[in-house]
Amino acid sequence: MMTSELVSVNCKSEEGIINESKNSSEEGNESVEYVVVSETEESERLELPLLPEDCSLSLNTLVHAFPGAHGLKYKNSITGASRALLMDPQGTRFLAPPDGWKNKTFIVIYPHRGSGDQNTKRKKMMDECEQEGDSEDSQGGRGGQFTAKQKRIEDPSGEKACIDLIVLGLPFKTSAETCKAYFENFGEVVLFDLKTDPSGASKGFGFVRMADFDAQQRILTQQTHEIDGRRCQVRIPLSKGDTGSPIVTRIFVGRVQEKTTVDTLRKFFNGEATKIDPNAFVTDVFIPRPFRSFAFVNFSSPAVAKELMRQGDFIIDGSSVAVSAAAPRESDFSPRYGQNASYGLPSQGRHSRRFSDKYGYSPETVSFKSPDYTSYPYDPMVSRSVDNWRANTYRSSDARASNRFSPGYSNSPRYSTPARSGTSQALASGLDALNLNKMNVNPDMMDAAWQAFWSTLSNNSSNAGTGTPSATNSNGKW
DNA sequence: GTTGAGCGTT
Repeated sequence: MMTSELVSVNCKSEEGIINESKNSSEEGNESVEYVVVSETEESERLELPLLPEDCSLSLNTLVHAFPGAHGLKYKNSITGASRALLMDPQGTRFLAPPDGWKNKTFIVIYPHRGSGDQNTKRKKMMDECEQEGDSEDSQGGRGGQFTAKQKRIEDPSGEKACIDLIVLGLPFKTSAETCKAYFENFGEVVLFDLKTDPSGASKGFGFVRMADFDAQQRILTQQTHEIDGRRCQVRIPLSKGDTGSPIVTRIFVGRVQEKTTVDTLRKFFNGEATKIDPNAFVTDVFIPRPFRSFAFVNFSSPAVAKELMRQGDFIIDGSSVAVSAAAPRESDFSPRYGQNASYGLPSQGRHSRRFSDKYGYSPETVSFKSPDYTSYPYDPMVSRSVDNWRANTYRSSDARASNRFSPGYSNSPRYSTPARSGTSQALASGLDALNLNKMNVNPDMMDAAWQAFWSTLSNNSSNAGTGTPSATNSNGKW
């Protein structure tokens, strides 16, 4: 409250900002103010609008104008050095410099490169592509092309390894090279694989793989990308195969009080997230209704989610909540995980033991392969409300729901289900019988259903004989 | 040559 007043005072005191109301004298209230931003000292200067509410600059606005932009700097006329701009704790807005936005040209900061010229870099990359000639069609033998680079992304922990991201909605005429050039704005591109039909025509989607994990995350958290004039989406693939990500950005919060609001949770976990990683923030909070004493919180960073799960317990609204892994979805019922699968039951109610306590190993050793856990592309400036986010998830809930209830990846011979007494199969078919997987429901309601289901099991200690993986793992102790 | 939700001949 204090803060916004302060900011708004600062804002009003700005005088040198380019202000549209200068021409039309008295519409002052609704006027949009601009800052001058440029990619380099020499390149074209662009005026970007500030947010009317606090005269900060939205990262989204910047990124829209300069894809891949990471920060902003300006010359300090006294020291001659460049100064970086401060961002808000959520990392979504640039705050005004101490002496205001006026009379400055802000230079875009790109990650992992100096003040190198983007256009030069891009041109160089394009040239390389053309020179490659025979590999221009990325379908063709790209055997050893990027071996060195690919080595670099190998990460034994699996936590920060880059994965192929699917790029949807590409213009049909756009080439793989153009796509690749676009993603070069975010960092080093390991591969771009444009999917084509047998005639060679683009199918309008492709896969991009970055060398740098942070670049990947930046791409994912940017909801919309514009490539060749068309709006495209980049997501974690839902496809089969072992390109899946162990990235988990979601936590389960048990023992939530009924009075605790989404806003409270968001604020609290934003605070916790910032302690762990100053750039991290809450992307989504979901409290299933009717009230069931638990919630889900999504973070921009898997490391934060992981650390919070490790910490386990927090005090919110005066009582203790239990943070643990969100319940398993789809692939955790996959037979390929066998006996070592982690059927992480969320802490809840009187079963609120820490994950590691319950299972005798720490979450660090647990690797979910579950695209649904990852943060969906979202717009921090727009997708504030649960409704908006929910609308996003509805869009593809059919596919997600059906994936969730397909324990065996039945489409893929690789994952053909062994003939063991798969409770997962039973679960799936049971739910299938209820037609739950045909319902067009919010995946998080499905989560809630799963949570309820598993906690039913957990409340009934005599379930051990059913051959459930959970019983196997916990020796019947819940 | 058209189209516009989806998920990959590695």
